[in-house]
This record gives sequence, C-alpha cells and structure tokens, in this order.
Amino acid sequence: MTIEEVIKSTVKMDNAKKVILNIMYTQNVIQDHFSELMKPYDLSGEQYNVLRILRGQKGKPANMCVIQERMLAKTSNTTRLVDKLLLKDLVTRNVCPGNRRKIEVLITQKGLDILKELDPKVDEHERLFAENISQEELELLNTLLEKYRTQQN
Amino acid sequence: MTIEEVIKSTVKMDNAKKVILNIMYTQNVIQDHFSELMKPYDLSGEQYNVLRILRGQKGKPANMCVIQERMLAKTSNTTRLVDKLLLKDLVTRNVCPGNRRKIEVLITQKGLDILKELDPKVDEHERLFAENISQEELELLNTLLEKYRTQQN
DNA sequence: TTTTAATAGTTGTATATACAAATGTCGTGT
DNA sequence: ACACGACATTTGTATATACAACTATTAAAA
Repeated sequence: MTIEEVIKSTVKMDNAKKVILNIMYTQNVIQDHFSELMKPYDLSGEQYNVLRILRGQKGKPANMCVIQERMLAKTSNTTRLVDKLLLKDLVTRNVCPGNRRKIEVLITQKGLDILKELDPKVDEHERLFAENISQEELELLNTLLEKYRTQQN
Repeated sequence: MTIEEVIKSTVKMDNAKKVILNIMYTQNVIQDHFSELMKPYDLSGEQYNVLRILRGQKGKPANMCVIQERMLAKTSNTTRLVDKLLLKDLVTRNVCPGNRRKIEVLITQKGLDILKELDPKVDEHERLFAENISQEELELLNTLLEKYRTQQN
C-alpha cells in the first residue's frame, strides 16, 4: 500500500513530502504493533525501552540522565517512567552514595525475567516487518535513513 | 550519525532491529522539528493535519469519520481535535442535514489563511531533510518503506 | 409499528507527555 | 567558610492520547 493510498490523497505529492509521510506512518504502524505486544505485560513501549537500557548496563546502575540520553524520545519524563517500573518491582532506585544528586536505577530479577520472556516476541516483531525485504535492502534502508537525517546545516 | 551512535548502543544489532530503531528515531526528529514550526501558530501537528485534510476537501464538508480515516495516527480523538480548532475559529461544525448522526466540518477563511502562511514553511521543512539526498534516493526510500510495511501475513 | 442492530459521534476516565519551575547537591572561586 | 552557578532530579500543571462506555440517529428485520 503506497502512502498516497493510506491517506487517500488525491493530489500528487513530491518525493520529499512522501518520504516524511511514509516515515511518520511506518513508525505508527510499528508502534501500534509493538504496543499490542507489550499489552499483556502491562508495559508501555517506553517502559520496555527503559528496562532494555537497564539490562544493557549489565549490573552497573544507570542514573536518570544516562537513561534519558539513551532513549529514542529524548523528551519524555524519566522520573515518572521509572516510578511506574518501581511500582511493578521491575527496578530499584537508590540515591547514589558518591554523588547525592544522582539516582542509581537497577533492573531487578523480575525485570530481567520479563525481558527474557519478551525477547523472542520482540525478535519476532522485528522479523515480521523485515520479512518481505532482503538483507541488502535493509542495509540500504538504514543508510538512506541516516543520510536523510543528516541535514545540511 | 548512525542509529547505534544515537542510542549509544554497545552491542551489535542486526539490520532488522536497526531499521526499526532508525524509523522510530527519524520520525522523532521530524516530529520535533515540525512541532517547532507549528508552535508560533499554536497548532499541534495533528491539528495542522486536520486543517490540511479539510482544505483538501475543496469546500466540500468532511464528517468526523472521513477526517479520522485520512489521518496518519488513526487512533486519536477527532472530536476533541476539532473542538480545539473550533475554539480558534479555524473550522466550523454543523449537524449534517441529510443524516443527523453526521457532523459537517469545514475549514474557515481564517484556517485557510493560516495554512497559506504555513505552506512555505512546511515546504521548507520537507526540503530540509531531503536536502542531502538525491531524488532517486528519495524514491528508493519510499519504495523500501512501503515494501517494509508490507508484511507477509 | 415495534424491536433490534448498525452507524456516527461524544464523553468519562485513566494515563501519558510537554515544559517550566522548584528542590537539593556539588564544585569553584573568593 | 560562603556565595554562586551548574547539575541532577522531581514536581506542578496543562494538554494530549487511549480506550471504553454512552447517546443519538438511522436502517433493517420481525
């Protein structure tokens, strides 16, 4: 389905506009699918993302600003995201002894267990979209998106 | 900047995962930039989108479900979006005489004027991202994204 | 004609996000 | 030691979004 068909556009759009709409729409489709995946686990996409970042720390605690800078949507409110995870016992939160301004966030065993359970489903989610397209095309897509993001000024 | 650099990933990711993250992140960058553009006009991206759809109707009124189906994020609440636009006198809203379940939404002159003022800025926004990349690559990007979305089942 | 089902839109409520202001802590210079 | 700016995080508030329940209207069936 082309992007024109998706938004039932009647007028002809130039490539630059189509690419923007295509990226926005594709992200939407991916996100909807991912949310469905997370629903049974009562996790939002962002909450999953935080857990994933914490696991990536391999036991080393992460403070809030480290979490923040590794997230895709730089804007969201890390404190309250971690609050939610804390309520579900998926993370711990402690004041950093060395620097009391900082907070040390760690994933719990329960958090690791949930991630482990989710891993194959997330892989499957990623594979599902990539199914119809070759490895070379995937690489090309990555290259093009990165080039696209690189603005001249 | 590659997607690995963006999220400061240490581990190697496969292409399928990279593409997903790349699309999510690119959409974020685009959206942030677009929101900045709209801010002086006190419009959200979605509100702009509704106005654009209404202009596309060329004087023909659109009912709620028509607006809904032409929007990228199918999930949002059209009633309240139109409420916001109504408060700013950018649209009118009337019960459809032929079928009183339906609502006819029309863009006002004021709405058209704002869109007209925004047109060059939106074009510029679209061009900005496309600046670094050739027409052929843009077309390829569109093709690949559409192929990517097409899942096997 | 009454009942039932389908359609179109609205509203309630809970949750999420955005952004600015506030709080607490640390490092540096005087 | 004290003042001051920088840093890390939290909180307040307004707005947005998600989803289900609800209302009103129309179309179809009995």
